[in-house]
Amino acid sequence: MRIGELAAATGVEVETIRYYEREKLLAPPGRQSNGYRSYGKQHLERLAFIRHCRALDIPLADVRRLLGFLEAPGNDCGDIDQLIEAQLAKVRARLQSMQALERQLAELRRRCDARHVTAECGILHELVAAAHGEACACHGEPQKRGEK
Amino acid sequence: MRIGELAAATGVEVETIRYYEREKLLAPPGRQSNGYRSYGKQHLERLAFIRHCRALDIPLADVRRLLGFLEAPGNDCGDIDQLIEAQLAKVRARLQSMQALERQLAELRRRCDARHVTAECGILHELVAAAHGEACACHGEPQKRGEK
DNA sequence: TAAAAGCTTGTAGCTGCTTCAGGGTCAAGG
DNA sequence: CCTTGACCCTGAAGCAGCTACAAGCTTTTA
Repeated sequence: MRIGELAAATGVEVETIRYYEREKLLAPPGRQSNGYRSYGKQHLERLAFIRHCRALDIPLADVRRLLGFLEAPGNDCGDIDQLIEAQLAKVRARLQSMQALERQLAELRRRCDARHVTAECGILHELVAAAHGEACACHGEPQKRGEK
Repeated sequence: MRIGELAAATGVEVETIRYYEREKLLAPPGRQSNGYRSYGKQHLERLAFIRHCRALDIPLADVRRLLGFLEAPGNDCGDIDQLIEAQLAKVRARLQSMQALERQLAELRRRCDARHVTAECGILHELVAAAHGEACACHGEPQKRGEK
């Protein structure tokens, strides 16, 4: 299987596959006599696994760890459990702040009722006022995203 | 006001302030005789405005546009309206996929009931199975994030 | 007086890709 | 036989939005 075929089979772009190889997430494939990469079934499965993890928004570093667990059975399962738990917590935290964000934006939009000049735009006024420190859900919370 | 004071006043890191200046989001401040940056009230307000927009996850390019609107009153308010509308749509889309993600992870976690070796880890099994194409909410949807 | 804190500039690093430049390989059509 | 086009190769740079150096100033504090 050449790289383009693997790409078509998994829906992953060719460049991304090469990137994963560089990052040592995907084992280096065999090579044909002309230098083209040659993949087997195990590559396809591994790539699908990686993409599934990525769909769960698991960072590549953690995917690497999971792949390590796959490689070495007999390890403590608690580590995996913890990894997923942490990921869930991260997602939930982001979900929360995104919901707050949605409310904010919806409220902001409500302010604009077809006035015509920006000088009178409720949205802009609101943004300025909020920046001035009036009651506002965004300000005050220490960090919203990239919450470490 | 020196840069450190502005940073303390707004909760924005010093490096970030200098970055905004480089990116022309913040007007170049005056300088003291020793070369230190010297900020006034208008800088503080502008910075607060930027941070407020960022808290709403509005990209810097759009913040730049909003700042332009602030500068030039008399423009059509519809543009602002549209910008916020688009932002709201973006946030809602991400919210949706994040909710799906949360369900997935919660389900995944449920699989792990204190077994001890990774070889028998329900989570890992599940991830592998899902990657194989069994029924799975993550796969099948074209794109989850960076949905263009 | 000396260390610590704060400022300056410029540059590189982070994540997870994506894109580009500059080539080689191969099958089909004229 | 030659060209066109699709595919492949490597290596490097670019994206957002910061963050973190390095190397050298000034100012404040002990």
